[in-house]
Amino acid sequence: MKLYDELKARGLIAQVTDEEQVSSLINEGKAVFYIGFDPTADSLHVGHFMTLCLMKRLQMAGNRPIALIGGGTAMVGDPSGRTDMRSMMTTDTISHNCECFRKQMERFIDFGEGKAMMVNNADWLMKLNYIEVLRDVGAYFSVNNMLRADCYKQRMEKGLSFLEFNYMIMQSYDFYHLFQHYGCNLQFGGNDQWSNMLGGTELIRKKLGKDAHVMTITLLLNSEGKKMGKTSSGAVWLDAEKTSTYDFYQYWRNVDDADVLKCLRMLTFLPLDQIEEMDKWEGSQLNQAKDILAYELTKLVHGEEASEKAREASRALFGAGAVSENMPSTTLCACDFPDGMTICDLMLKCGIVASKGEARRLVDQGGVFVNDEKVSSATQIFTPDDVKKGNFVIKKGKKTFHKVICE
RNA sequence: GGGAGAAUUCCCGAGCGGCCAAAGGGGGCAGACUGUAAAUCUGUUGUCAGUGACUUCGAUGGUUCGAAUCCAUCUUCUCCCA
Repeated sequence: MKLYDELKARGLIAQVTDEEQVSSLINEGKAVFYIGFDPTADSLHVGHFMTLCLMKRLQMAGNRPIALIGGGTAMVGDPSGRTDMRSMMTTDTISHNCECFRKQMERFIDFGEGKAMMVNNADWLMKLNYIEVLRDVGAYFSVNNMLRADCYKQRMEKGLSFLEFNYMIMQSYDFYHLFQHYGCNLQFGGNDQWSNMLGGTELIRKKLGKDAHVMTITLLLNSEGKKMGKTSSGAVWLDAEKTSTYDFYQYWRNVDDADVLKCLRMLTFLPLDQIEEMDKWEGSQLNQAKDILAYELTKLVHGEEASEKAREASRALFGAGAVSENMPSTTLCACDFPDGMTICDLMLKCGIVASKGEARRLVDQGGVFVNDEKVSSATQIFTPDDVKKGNFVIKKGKKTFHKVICE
């Protein structure tokens, strides 16, 4: 199966400007393509992961990726998909984030000589002169058309600042710049970027009379139509400091039945026929598929060893109730609580509840266990000796486990 | 430039000067049921301390015994006219 067909079969492709040209370009490994990442946080998240995988797939087929870090565009802020303005970031945060992105990407993509490159659009965007840009670039954009673009339409009610309105122009300029300097003829991005990306092809056509292409990736939505990779406490990050490998594993282990196969297709590198085989699974058998999904993804992001550990920890906890080395844990010093502390304090200390009140509620509702024994009173005290006695595992609800170690 | 209005807790959204930690919904969390799924039902959802105290209604001052509620100034946003 050719690369393009495989991407299609995996459900990754949302829209393309010219299917014939794009498919032959990437199938033959002739594409020089770019994907932009705006450094809005200090870690990449699951959404980026998908595009990174795509980058890798294309690289393996001989195409040349350009990872563009949006140090310049982040100064403006992309209004797409947002109902309000992003808070403006300081230059310091932006450059810090750029650095974090760079490190994470290097783990996925081979940036060796001639294989791939990484650029930062701050390098050219920051030097632009306002009047020049207006004349050279602005003249080619129709405000009428821009306003028709979906990403701006959504903002017509809530208001849109001129700053953000320019985002499309900046992004278009990026493509134009890369096209000229690196022969970049293709741009990929999330489907929400479609109109921004088309701006670039238009600009290249109007200014240079040449064709460039755009392909968007289906956004990873769950069966309810919401973006995946988000939890109530925020995004699922690729940085193990921000989302532990165990939590990362558990996120995928817990996806909806309805979403497992889609995730396997879109996110893993497993061969398609193997995935189709799993499509036949039903009912509780799907749990196996979830296990595979969680394992594969954790492996891709955090490496095989970490993934094994996360899987072990999870199996131990949910299976036999045994204690694993690898579950999240907190180490306390006996001197911190010589006389012991209440279960509420303990939980707070471990960071599994936000306040004592929450802990109290949980205990009252019967949702807290210590070593599989229900904690009946919020005032129950645990001493360093209790903790030292052996494995000390606090279970909050059904899925949150936390080990306490005392030294 | 002129005029009108808005800002409430994670989100949306009620809220006569005391009975307001603030209706209702969404979301979250927990319990029951399950397959670490979904759906459903129940409870819960500011913080700390067990009938109480403390901090919260865009910001800062003021009126008042008492302010989310009234007044002034400011900030941000929306709408209308030019």
